[in-house]
Amino acid sequence: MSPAPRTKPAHEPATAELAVSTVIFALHTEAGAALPSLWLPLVRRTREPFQGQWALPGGWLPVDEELGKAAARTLNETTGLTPKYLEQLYTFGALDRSPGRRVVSVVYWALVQSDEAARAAEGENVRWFPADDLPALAFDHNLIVDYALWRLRTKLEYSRIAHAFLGEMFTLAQLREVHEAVLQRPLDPANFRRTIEASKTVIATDEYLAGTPHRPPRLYRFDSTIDPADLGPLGRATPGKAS
Amino acid sequence: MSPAPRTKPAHEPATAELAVSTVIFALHTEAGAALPSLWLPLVRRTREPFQGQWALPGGWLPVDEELGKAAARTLNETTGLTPKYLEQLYTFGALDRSPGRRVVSVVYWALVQSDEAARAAEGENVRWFPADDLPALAFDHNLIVDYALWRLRTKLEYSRIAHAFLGEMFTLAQLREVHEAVLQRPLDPANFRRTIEASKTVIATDEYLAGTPHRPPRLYRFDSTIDPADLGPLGRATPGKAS
DNA sequence: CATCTTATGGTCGATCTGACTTGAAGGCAA
DNA sequence: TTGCCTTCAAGTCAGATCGACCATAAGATG
Repeated sequence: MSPAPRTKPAHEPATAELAVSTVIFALHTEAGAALPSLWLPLVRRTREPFQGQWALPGGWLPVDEELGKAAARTLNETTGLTPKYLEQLYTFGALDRSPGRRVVSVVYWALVQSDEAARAAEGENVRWFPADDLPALAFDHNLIVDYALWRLRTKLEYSRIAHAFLGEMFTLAQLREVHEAVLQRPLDPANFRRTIEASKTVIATDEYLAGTPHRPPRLYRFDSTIDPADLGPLGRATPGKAS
Repeated sequence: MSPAPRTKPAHEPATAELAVSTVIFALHTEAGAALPSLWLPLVRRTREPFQGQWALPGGWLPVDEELGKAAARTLNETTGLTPKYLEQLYTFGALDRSPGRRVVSVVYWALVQSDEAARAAEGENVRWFPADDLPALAFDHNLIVDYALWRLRTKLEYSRIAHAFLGEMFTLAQLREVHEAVLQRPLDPANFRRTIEASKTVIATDEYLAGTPHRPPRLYRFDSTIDPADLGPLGRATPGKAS
């Protein structure tokens, strides 16, 4: 599902080939836009099949590398990013998803902090796209992104993953903005505050954000004793978990 | 992750090997037990590693077979079962999960109807176990079952998968019994009725179950226009979906 | 027919949610 | 300096939801 196959078999391989890819989300405020929205980095394919088209970052799975590690490594090699959150999404293995060969892709999804995403290199072969308005991608990657988007939006409501878009300290307005951007609808500030406080996932500090043209908002931090992901039995010491 | 590797490499393979396994759940009422509980069929390994230990049904992935099809086929070959529900669970790929080689397993989970499970063959090398009280299994299969159990219990609350344990027509008491068995706690009959009716997932027929020693309960059927799984974009025409 | 059991429908109060109001606390402009 | 503007933060209120519980219905059984 990516740039370079380890070997180039002249004949049909006797077994499926295993690749790892990652859907990476970051929030980005477009110039002129009021709200931030979800963007993701794609890499341009430099060889057949789908040469020249955009695709998810990824690569073949080395025999001696964990799945999550391979996802983190390949996405870092191509985009320079280091995600704050990384979770397995789904494994895609349809027979016809790669012309002429059988490739099974274990796909991860990742969230990166906004400022980290801003630092990320854009180049000839790496570019950010708005998640809701993508071109036709290589392979079945449009479907994969759709599914990742759906998972992100669904999971945001019952877990703490919004954390991954923010830094160490943040205001409730910033946290609300993350939710609004992902869910694509405005949330009542007062009700949002009440909900978050009831969830006990954030801790109020006694610091305030200064320099605003209005009343300074209190800064919060996340309660790090709470598992952000809600993976059940996989949440603890486990395989498949990113480094 | 299963009986027979296609080839027996004398040296370390150049790439990870791909297997498919399935966690199969059925409800079974133990003799003397009041409530039914979750059981699952395991197969005894007939060769190393873990020879003699119990493991999930599965097998190597053929190059020319869809993931879900391979799961359905291998579980049918070993247990004779045909599940009513089959969904991808997770892909396990830790380096040390199979001694001496790298195996990545795409694991599915399945639900079978109670009467189908009753017909299923038990034999020397296939036996049913209570899901909450398993022996030490081969590989990382205990972890896999734990995760599948967690997913089943979590998903039951927001989807319609309880359907898969029942036949075409059923009473609300039978549906409630499924929920009670999976969640392992009693549910108030009146409140359960109210919740189910509000969800609009079942359709009342004008037939009643006769022969009970009390007031005959009305029979219901599921609204087949509703997707039972809630898979988002993967819910429609998709890869990875079972046959 | 009296009694037993589950089915089915309804009440009551606690809790949750969304819409909205009110006062607080800064910066900013006249 | 003094209002005014904005957002912060706390509170109110009505409708929806949910669990605990009560009451009646409708069959079987002896």
